[in-house]
Formats: sequence, structure tokens, C-alpha cells
Amino acid sequence: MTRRAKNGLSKSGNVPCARCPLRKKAVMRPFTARELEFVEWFKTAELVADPGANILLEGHNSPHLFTLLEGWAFRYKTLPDARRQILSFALPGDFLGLQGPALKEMQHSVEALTQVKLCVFPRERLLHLYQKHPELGHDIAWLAARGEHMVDEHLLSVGRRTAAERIGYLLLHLHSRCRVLDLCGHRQLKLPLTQQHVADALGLSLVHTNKTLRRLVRQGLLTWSGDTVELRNEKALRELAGYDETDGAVRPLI
Amino acid sequence: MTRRAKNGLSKSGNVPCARCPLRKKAVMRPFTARELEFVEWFKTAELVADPGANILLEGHNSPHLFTLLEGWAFRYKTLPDARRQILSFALPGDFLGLQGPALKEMQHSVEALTQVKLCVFPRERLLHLYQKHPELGHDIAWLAARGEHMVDEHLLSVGRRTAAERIGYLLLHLHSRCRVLDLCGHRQLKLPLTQQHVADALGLSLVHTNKTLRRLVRQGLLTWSGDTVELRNEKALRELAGYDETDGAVRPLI
DNA sequence: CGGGATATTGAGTTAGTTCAACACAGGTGG
DNA sequence: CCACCTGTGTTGAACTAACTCAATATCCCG
Repeated sequence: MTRRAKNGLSKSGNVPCARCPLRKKAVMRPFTARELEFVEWFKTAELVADPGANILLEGHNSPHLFTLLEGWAFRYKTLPDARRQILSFALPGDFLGLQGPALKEMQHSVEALTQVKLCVFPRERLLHLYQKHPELGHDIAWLAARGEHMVDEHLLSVGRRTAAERIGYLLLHLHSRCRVLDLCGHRQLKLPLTQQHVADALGLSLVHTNKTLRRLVRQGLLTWSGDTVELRNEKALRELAGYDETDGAVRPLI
Repeated sequence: MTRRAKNGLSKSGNVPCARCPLRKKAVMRPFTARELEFVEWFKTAELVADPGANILLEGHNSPHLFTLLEGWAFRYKTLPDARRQILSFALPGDFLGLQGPALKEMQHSVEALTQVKLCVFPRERLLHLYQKHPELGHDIAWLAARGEHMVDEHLLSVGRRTAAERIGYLLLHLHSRCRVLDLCGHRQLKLPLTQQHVADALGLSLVHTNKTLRRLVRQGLLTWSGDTVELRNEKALRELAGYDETDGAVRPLI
């Protein structure tokens, strides 16, 4: 039933939206039966991608929108000489590809960090969504606004925080988002990131990221072994990063 | 008819949307008569703010959404110790305050750079908009996606471009946006910005911004006297900045 | 004329960079 | 089973882009 292609993408049978594992999460807005039925129709496929696979590619034109159902991904842009900036991380419940319709082609790429499962929505049914389900239209605007808010906060980090503050902020941010999705413990967090990803997200070099990280560990603020991070002194981290706690919240669209 | 309060904000009589000066611009999507009538109702007031006035304030709760009708403004965030990051500049046609509904309170502030005229929309009529005018709902999502795209591009600058590249990019970006609005000449541009604004937008110090700017002038790429910038070698600037030209486009909502 | 905001420039410091070497793990093929 | 490779992490050393501090110039405004 499931094919796997060399590009790391494959299609598999649909999970019915009524039994969508994401909808059970406390953070999600409840759907009416009518909305549920619509979304069932709106979703035309499911896509599974391996780590490293490109879900969307800058400069290309995708006829699809996605909701990330399982796994981690990240949005990024590159400069002509291959400098890379990670714009944001996508977690379950995040909507991908919305910027596409605005401008003719995608203005950023999206790559899977883990194996990833996505709900696929054809872009041309979007107008139908707006027409028949205004509340869902509102949800889309909500998701877009939330996306911009996360990038805003990230830009504040990269523009005005020091390396240590940036790392602190990023970890608190990801921890908070995972928490509301029940994807991690109280102080523990499994991150499918290399230090290169962290560096590219924070606008730092790999070496300096490593050294700063080691320093934070030496100071007892956190541990990071393998793919597991433990926030050993969350209070101090918050203070360091000037962290406000407004992340986390998710809403539809599944 | 027009009152001016000490906070720099004042209300004045409405300009009818049918005669909205912005709607004439080539970049705007045409409205149907029915949409026009709705927007007339959606818009409940007009607001004039002086340079330096706060249109929206981080941590506060505004019951209003705005469209910038005339003038310049900027969105920004600050850290507890007053470091400031400018997130984006708002030009006529830009929508402000959308992030508000998503999270309880505003996550960033907006300040007027010049005297500014705004259309005021009550937030609670937004649902009505989605319900009765799906196309306008789509426009709002479009504007939100465009907003995120601009911040994405800005984040790439601050994270991965050098100081000179950042300045080049910012000027090309603003020039391009002003061009489509007929607010500047082919190579000339009136910027109501101090170098402090530029520094805060680009994540640089004031001194370094000045020195880099001087260097670009010395190299003949541009001039900047008073509030007027001239791009003397646009090609070289584009090359320097790795500039792609995807800005500019505006759409409603007026 | 004086005061506040802005711009400019020099001098010294530092946070972050690049280069380079090495350690370690997992995976593959002989 | 070992030899080897590739991706990742760690650390030291040298360098530099960008920073802070400080002084001066300029302009506008009351």
C-alpha cells in the first residue's frame, strides 16, 4: 500500500480525519461534524517523507498545501553562495505552503528532519474552503498570523540577542511547543537537530554554536547528549533569554 | 473636524472607500461593488497619527485592525533591557494588527515614522467579513502570508548577510515597494528613517551602520543626503545583496 | 543663543569567525 | 572481523567584523 520513491517521498492510505491523532490534543480547536466532513474532502492524500527530503522547494511551484501530521521539519532560505538561514521549525499541527499562493512560487524551502507524515490539500480547493467554511478561513489566517509571530520572535533573537541568549531562547521555544503537543517531558526534550541546524537557525557559525552550547552545559543550565536535551535550570535559562512564554498554542487545520 | 490629542493620535472624517486613493494604484486588486459596500461598513473610522506615535503597543490589547492609508510606520519588538529590533516597515496598503487576535495581546508594537493616516476596522466584525465575503477572507490570508514572507527575507538578511549586504538589501527592498506604489522615482527614494532605524532593522550598531553606509557611498553605489537616497549603481547593489526581486506586490484590504 | 537629536570619525575591545586537528559513532564492503 | 569512510561533535589558535566608548560636527527648533 505504501510506495517509497528515491526522492524520499511516498504516498500512503489516508487516516480518516475523524480519527486524526492530532485532533485529540487539548490545544486543538474542536471541529463541527460539518467541518470535519469538509476537511475529509479537502484532504486528498497523505505523504510520508524521510529525513532530509525536500517537501517544498524555493523557486518551485507546488499545487499543494500541507499540514504536518507527525514528525519535525524546518523552513529555510539560502543565499546564492549557499549560506543557509533556517526560518522556523515545523511541528505537528503546523501548516505549510501558504506563502505559495501569494507570490507565484515558493519563497522558501521545507525539509524533513525526521520521518514525517503530511496531510495533502490541493491548493485550488482553498477558495472553496473560504466560501463554504468561513471559520476555517479564519483558522487559516490565524495560522498565518501565528507563523509570522514566530518568525518575528526569531528575528528579534537573531538581530538582538547574544549567542547564549539565542540558544536559550530556541530551546525554551521548542520545549514549550513540544509540551503543549505532549511530545516531551517536563524538562526533557528529544531534538532531531544537529548543531549545524541550530547554527543555521540562530545565524551563528557551527564552531561558535558548539562552544556556546558547551559553556551553557558547563554552567549547569542544560545537558545535551545525543538527541536529548534536559533543561536543568529553566528559570536561569528564561532569565538569560528574556523569555516570555507566548509560544505553544496551536489550532487547526487538520 | 479633526481633533489632535497629546498622544499623537486623532480621528477625522472618513474618506469614502469608493474614492480611496489607494484603490487607484495598479497593484491593487479591483473590488466588486458589493465588496466596496461592505468595506465601507467595515471601516468605522480614520486615524491620523504623528511621527513617533504608537499605533499598537506590545503587551496591550487593541480592539482594532488597521490599514495604513498614507505614510510610513514600522513594527518592532524590544528586549527587557531595551534592545530593539525592527521587524518590518509598513507602507500604504499594509495591514496592521492581525497577529493580535491569534494570541491574546499584541506581540509587537507599531510606531509611526511620518504622519500617518489609517483606516480603522473593529476586530469583532472580522468574523462577519469571513462569513459574508470569502474573497476578502482570502485577501487577509494573502496579506498575512505576504507579511510572513517579508519577515522571512528580513531574517535571512540579519542571520546570514554581512552589514553591507544587509544595507543593500534593505534599500532595494524599500525602493521596490515604493516603486509599485508610485511613491518614488526610478532611482531616487525619500526615506523617513534615521540611521538608528536602519541599525535597529538590520541588527547592527548605529556606529557600524554609519561606517558601512559611508563606505557604500564612497564606493559610488549610492548617495544618502538628508532623507533622500539615490541608488547610483543598482546593478552592483543587487549583486552585492543577492537581491531577487519578489517584493513590491500589494493587494487589498482598504 | 542653547539644547536635543542626528551624523561622522577615530581608537580600542570583543563576540563571533575561519582554519585546522582530532575524537567518536555508525555503516559498508572486503 | 577489520579497514575505511562519512557525518557529527569538540577544542585550540589566529583573525576580523562588528561593538563600545568618546569626541566633534551639524542641524533644527524654541
